Parts: sequence; structure tokens; C-alpha cells
Amino acid sequence: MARPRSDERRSAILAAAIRVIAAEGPSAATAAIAKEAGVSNGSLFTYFGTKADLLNQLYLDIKKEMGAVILEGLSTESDLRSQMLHVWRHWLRWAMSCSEKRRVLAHLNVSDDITPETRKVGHQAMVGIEALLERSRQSGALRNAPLIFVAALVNSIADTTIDFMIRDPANAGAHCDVGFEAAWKVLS
Amino acid sequence: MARPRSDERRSAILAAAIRVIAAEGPSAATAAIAKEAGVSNGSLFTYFGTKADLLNQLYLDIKKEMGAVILEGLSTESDLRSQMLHVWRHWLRWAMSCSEKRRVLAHLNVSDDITPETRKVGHQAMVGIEALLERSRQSGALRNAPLIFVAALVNSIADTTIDFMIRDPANAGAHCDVGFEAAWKVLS
Amino acid sequence: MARPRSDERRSAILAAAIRVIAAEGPSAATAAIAKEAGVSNGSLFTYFGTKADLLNQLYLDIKKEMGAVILEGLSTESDLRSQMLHVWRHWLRWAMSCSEKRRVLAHLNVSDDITPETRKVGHQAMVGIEALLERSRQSGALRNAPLIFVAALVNSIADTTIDFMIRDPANAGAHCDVGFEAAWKVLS
Amino acid sequence: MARPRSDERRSAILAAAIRVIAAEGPSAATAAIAKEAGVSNGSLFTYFGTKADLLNQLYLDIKKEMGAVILEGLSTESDLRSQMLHVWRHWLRWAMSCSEKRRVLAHLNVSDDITPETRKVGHQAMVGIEALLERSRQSGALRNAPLIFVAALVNSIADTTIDFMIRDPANAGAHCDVGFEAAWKVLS
DNA sequence: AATGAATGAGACTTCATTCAT
DNA sequence: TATGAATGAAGTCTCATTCAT
Repeated sequence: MARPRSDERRSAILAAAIRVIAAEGPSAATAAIAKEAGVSNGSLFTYFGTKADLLNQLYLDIKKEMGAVILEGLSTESDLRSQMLHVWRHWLRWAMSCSEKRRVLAHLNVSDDITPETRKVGHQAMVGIEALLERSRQSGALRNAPLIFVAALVNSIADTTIDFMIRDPANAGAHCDVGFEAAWKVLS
Repeated sequence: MARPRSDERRSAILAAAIRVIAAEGPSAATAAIAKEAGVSNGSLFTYFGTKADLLNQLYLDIKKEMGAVILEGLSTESDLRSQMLHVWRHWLRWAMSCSEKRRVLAHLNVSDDITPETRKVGHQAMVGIEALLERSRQSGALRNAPLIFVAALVNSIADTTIDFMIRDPANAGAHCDVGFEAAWKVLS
Repeated sequence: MARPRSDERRSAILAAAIRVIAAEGPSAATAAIAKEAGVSNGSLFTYFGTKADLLNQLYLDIKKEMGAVILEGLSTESDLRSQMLHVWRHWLRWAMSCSEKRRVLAHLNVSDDITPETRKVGHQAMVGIEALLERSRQSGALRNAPLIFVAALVNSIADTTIDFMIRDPANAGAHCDVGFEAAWKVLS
Repeated sequence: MARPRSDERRSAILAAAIRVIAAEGPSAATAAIAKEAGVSNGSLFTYFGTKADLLNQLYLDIKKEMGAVILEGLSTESDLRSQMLHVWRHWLRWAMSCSEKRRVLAHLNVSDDITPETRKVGHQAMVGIEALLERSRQSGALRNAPLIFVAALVNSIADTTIDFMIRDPANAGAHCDVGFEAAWKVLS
């Protein structure tokens, strides 16, 4: 009966947080985020009870989007390498086009404000890719290492690759392929 | 005589900074660092004009130590793989035994307080390893990629490996070898 | 029709205010009171235009109830001491059983939000007792002091007595009698 | 070797707190107190770690001063009534001349910020008077009641008396005597 | 040079009150 | 009229940096 809590506002705040945190890091003031969102200082706290809350939800939002984008349109029929390549390109293309989100994610990955619980949930968003990795490494040298270790390795290779693509966009395509080469070698 | 007198104090502050920042992140208060160093609040600022200053010098210090440790005792006569393995083990062993420094480095790597200039200088500390990498990848698939890209890839693989070694010290040796396997595959 | 519709809601808010303010003091949030009353945030302000409003009305409500309870069943035929004793016991018994209201009253008695006007009206609720006091002190040592001063003295003795009864309920009866002894001595 | 922490500043803050809290209650802003003290906002917190800290120390300060003033110049040779009268007059005169301190004390007496520990220590400041009360009531009607109850009764009579003296200073002397009359009756 | 008190800009969060629904 | 989201002023406390001693 009252003005309903608006998803639009919530999203506006999250979007603003991305822009501001990408620019200033997670120590950005909530007031700055609110202002960027065109929302009052206090309003931010009706949507997110705490700054840490906002950070955690932001983390999950981005992580989930990333996980979804990566698997988008993946055909399970093609051979593994093709599937991995598909995933790889989706992944890096997303990261290139949402470089702010990626920056934010990088910041939050080392932030003490993100709870272990949140990290666990965030990890769920990546299980689809892990499954693919599991199959891909089946006959590779690392077939007996812990899967999450292998996943982390591939992830770090992707991250590094993205860094170079962003830093040197002119050769983004080439970097992307080099990165894939490296990742695939690790798996096989 | 322009430098403040006691190198000891300077070192004490840096060492304290490592402990405190490892525990609380780079947002740790300068007062906390000074206290941990057994030095007064204000004294910190005669050795480091600014908090950012302290952070930058700390970054360089650690980076340089890491670079030096890694190359320590490297014999240039053995074959490349052996040399790389030697480096790899030195590197990860150092990271394991100085986990606080590593934590700090991880924090500073994403800190906005570290200037590009500092990063460039820090990079110098790694050129020795880069030379080895250059030779190692000579006949590998990535022989035409930018060297610093390849170096970054190997670096990120090392970082990830260290994470797992610290998280699961019981299997540190195994993780170390898995990581090396991955890195070597990328190079060859 | 100028009044908002539901007296029930109004009462619910006042009752909730007693519970919340007894627990948290007069700085309790209006939102907390509304919630405790099962009423919306904003609704509170259609019944009480202002937080200070609510506090003032609450003060009067409790004061009036107290005044009424005290005189309840007072027979004007018995001798003065018996009447006073009757009043005294009613008074303290009420305070014991409504300790939240008493706490609130104690808080509001020193609150800057209660206006002089409200205090004056609240005082009216006590005139019945004052009349009895006036007769009781007729032949006492304080017969020439201002009545309201004497009333205030007796009132403060009652308050102090109640404090002890609440703090040490096991001996509430004894404390009650000691308090009466003191009050009666002041009057005679 | 640095600028020493100044007792003067500490006192200035406490004095300012008295003025501001007397006027606005204990919810007065620390910033207002600092400003009134001619001290920076943050400086207040080097002298009192917390607002509650300040309040507690303020409470003790006033309570101790009151306790000292009351006993000042008390000759133990005169008869009990004279001693009590001496005390009574000292007490009320102090309260009259330091009405702000008294207001503050009244506020803090009901504040949740004052810890039980502080209250206990504050109570110590009054033991001198309690001893006198103990002797005074020796042969009175309340000789068997708990001493602290009797003390509280006398205290509340004093408080009420002071209220009237402040409210009606023209007759302060008369009120003072009436109050004493009442208190003495309670004891005898 | 060393100390640590002083400063004051901000940070996060709360809350009385207003207003769209 | 009831609701609860929106507002923004305030409040307490922290902290990098300066400065008196």
C-alpha cells in the first residue's frame, strides 16, 4: 500500500557502486555511491543494511552474471576444446566489455568485507565451468590434482589474460588466443 | 645527511607495517603501524612523508627481496627445466615462509596507492627471472607472445599455487609440483 | 471527526511506547515503538504529530492513571493516618505492578521534551492527594510551608521507597512501611 | 618530550560538558561540547575515549565535589542535629550555587551510560554523610531500616528541597529550613 | 630528531519526519 | 487513512597529517 521498494533503485545503487568502486576502490564512501545513484544518503541503507552488505551483494551479483555469461550458448556436442574455446571467448569478451565489473571483482576478491559464506555462494556460480574443466583435464597431466586447484589455475590465467587485453586492446584478440593456448596446455 | 638518521627505525617501521597490514589490510592505521614498530606516531612521518609513501616503499622492498631470493644459488649450467624448477621451488618456499609478506604484496598489488612508477621499478626486480623465462619458452608455443605477458601468466600460476600451499600446507609439496607442471607446460 | 479513527491504535501505540521506553529510554526510536505496536512507521505520526507529542501524551496518561489508582476506594470517614496509609499502599502497589510505567515516568520527569504546560496538567492529576496531604499536615511542623513543596517531599519519599521495593521485592512490604513511616513523620 | 596532555584542557572539556549538558541534556553532541570547550572535535576523544567515558568521569567529578563540599568544615564535637544542619546547609548552598552541576547530576542519575561500576565509586563519595546519618537515626523510628534506604530518603528530600530553592530563590532560606525539618523528622 | 597531542575532514549509520502509493 | 520508502541532517568516532615541546 506504500511505495514499494523499487528494484530499479536497488539496481541503480549497485550500478553506481560498480562505477564508484571501480574508480576508488572498496573504500569509496557510501555517500559517493548514493550520490552517483541519484539516491539519498539514507536510502542506500534501506536497500543494503550495511556497507558490507552492499559489497557482498555486489560481489554475488557480478559473480553470478559472469558465471551465466560464460556458459551462455554453450553447445555440449562439440569437442571439448571447442567448448572450452567458446567459454574462454565468452568469458574474456564479457570481461573486456565490463571492465569496471572486473575491477570491482578484483577488489572484492581481496576485501575482508566479503564473508566466507558469500564466497561459497559465489563459487556456486562457477560450477558449470568447473564441470567442463573436469572433463577437459581428464586425460591431462593434472588429472589427479584437486579440481579446485586446477580451476583456480585456469582462472588466474584468464585474469591475467584479461589484464593484458584491457591494457592493450589493439591486440586483444591475439592475447585472448595466447591465453587460451596457455590454459589449454595446462589442462592437457 | 638529508636522510633521517636511523636505518634501524626505518626497518622497524617497514617490518611492523608488514605484520599489521598482513593482519588488517592496507587500510590499517599509520598509528597502529607506528605502535607495532615501537615508534611514535609522528616519527613514522619523518621516515615516510606519507602513508602512500610507506606503502610504495614497502611494495618495493618486498618485491626486491622476492626477486633476489628467487634467483639465489641459481646455476646457469644445468638444463633449463632444472633451472626453472630450482627457481620455482625457491620462490614458493620463500612465499610459504614469509606468508605475511606475500599477503601484503597481494594487497598492494591491487591498491590504488601504489603508483605506476613504483610498479615499473618493482618489475625490475623480476627481470632475472624473465630472462630465464625467455630462454625457457624459446621453442614453446608461446614463443611469439610478449614476454611480459608470458611472465605474468607464470607469475599468476605461481601465486595461485602458493595460495593452495598456504591453505593446505600438508600437501604443499604436491601442490608445488602440480603448479610447476602447469607453468612448464605453458612455457613448452 | 477531526480525530483519527481508531482509538485502539492510539492506545496500542501508547502501550508500546511504555514497553519500549521502559527498556531503552526516551531516546528510543519512533520506528521501534511503531513496530512494537504493530503499526506502521508513518501511522504513528497520524496519531501523534511529533515524537515530543507522543511523549507528552504518554506522560499525562500515566500520571492520570496513577492519580486515579491512588485515590481508588478511599473512604473519607476513617482517620487521616488510615486514609494516608490506604493511599500509600495503593500507590506503591500500583508502582510495583506497573514498574514499566514507573520507569517511563521517571525518564519523562527529567526529559526536556515534556513541556511546562504538560507538567502543569499532569499536576492536576495529583490534586486529590494534595487535599489529603493538606489535611494531614494541618497540625504538623510543616503546616506553614507551601503545600506543593510538602507534596513534592512526600512524592519523592514515595519514589525512593518504590525504588527499593522494586530493587528488593522480597522485602517490599517492609520497605513500604518504612517509607510510610518516613512520610508520615514529615507530615506530623 | 611531546606536548604533554594538559589537565587544563581536560578540565575545560568537563566544564564545557557541564554547561552544554545542563542546557541540552546528555544527548548533547560531543561536537557541541568540544566547541564550547574551545577544543577541536577530535581532541575531546584524546581525553575521553568515548562519549560514555566523558559522561562517567563527569558524573564522578561532580559527585566527588559534592561529597567533599558537604563535609567541609564539619566539627565532630557539636551535637548531631547541629552537625546535620551544618551538612544540610553546605549541601544545599553548593547545589544552589552550582545549579548546572546539579542539573547534570540529575540527568546522569537516570542515564544508561553511567555504568554500575561508576555508580558504586560515586557512592563512595557519600559515605561520610552516611556515617553521620547512621549516628543520627540511632534512636529514631527508622533505626532498623537499611541504611542506604534511609540515606536515599534523605537524599531525595534534599533534592526536592533544592528544586524549590532554585525555583523560588527569594525564599531559599525558608525552603532550606523546611527541608531540613522534614529530613530531621525522618531520622528522629 | 623524537614525541604524541591537536586538528578537522570525513566515514558510516540512525532517525524523525514527509510523501508517494 | 495506512503504509513504508525516501530524505538528509546529525551523531559518534577514526585517522592522516601537522606542530608544539
